Amino acid sequence: MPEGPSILHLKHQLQPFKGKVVKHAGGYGDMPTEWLNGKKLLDIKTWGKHLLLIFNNGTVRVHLGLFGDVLINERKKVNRSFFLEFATGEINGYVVKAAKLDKPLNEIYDWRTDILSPQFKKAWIKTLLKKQAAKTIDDVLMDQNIFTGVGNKIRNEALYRAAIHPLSIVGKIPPVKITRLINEVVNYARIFYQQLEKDGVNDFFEIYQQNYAADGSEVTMKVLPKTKRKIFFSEHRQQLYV
DNA sequence: GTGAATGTTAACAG
DNA sequence: CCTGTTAACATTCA
Repeated sequence: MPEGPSILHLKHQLQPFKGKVVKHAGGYGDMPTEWLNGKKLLDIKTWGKHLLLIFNNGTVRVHLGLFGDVLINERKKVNRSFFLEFATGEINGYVVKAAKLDKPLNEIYDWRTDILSPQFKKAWIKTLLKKQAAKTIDDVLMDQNIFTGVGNKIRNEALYRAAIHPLSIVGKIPPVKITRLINEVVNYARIFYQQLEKDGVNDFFEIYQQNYAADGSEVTMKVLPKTKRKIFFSEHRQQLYV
């Protein structure tokens, strides 16, 4: 379920619980949950793929990983890894990882890198990219401290739309194309989010898991050696900078 | 039954 | 100690 837009969508769906008091918190996860009982959910924020549930005595960071799911007022047969039950309604996390954060959020998170935050700052990303000149762009796009919220779908779609080959070396890509890439990342993340809000699904791909790209060119699929993740690209359209 | 999938991190090897 | 690779995750879908 999770890439940045999915988490933002989840935050939107959880709005009815804002200001409500937790009757009972629990789950089989490592995090203790007693400190949540009787507490009011003050606010809900996101930082990329992190869902942040804010209370006056701490914040719960929920991460969905690859298999995680959060259901609202619904349950599955399997046990919940983390849940919050309210007087009316409940939030049920399956295979999610919850952790308690005690420090002020501004000391932990920098929203300038969050591709879906109003505080997202293109110029700051360009500054960060200078230190990544020797790496390949596909790796850097998945770095959550630089492109916070980008997942494999957004990575593939943004590279295709910006016409950059995924194995290009960051330092060799012309600045104009880097700018275009950052724009496409944000642009596709918004498409992703709007589709979720409208239909509840995200299936609008120009290249990801396609045989032919939107422009009709043939798609090449490659499994990355380190991460074992799949990248999809068009040799015809995407320029390789090495 | 099998394989693959939107992710991260602990554990391990070298 | 640093760096890279693997396994694991109370899953789910085709």
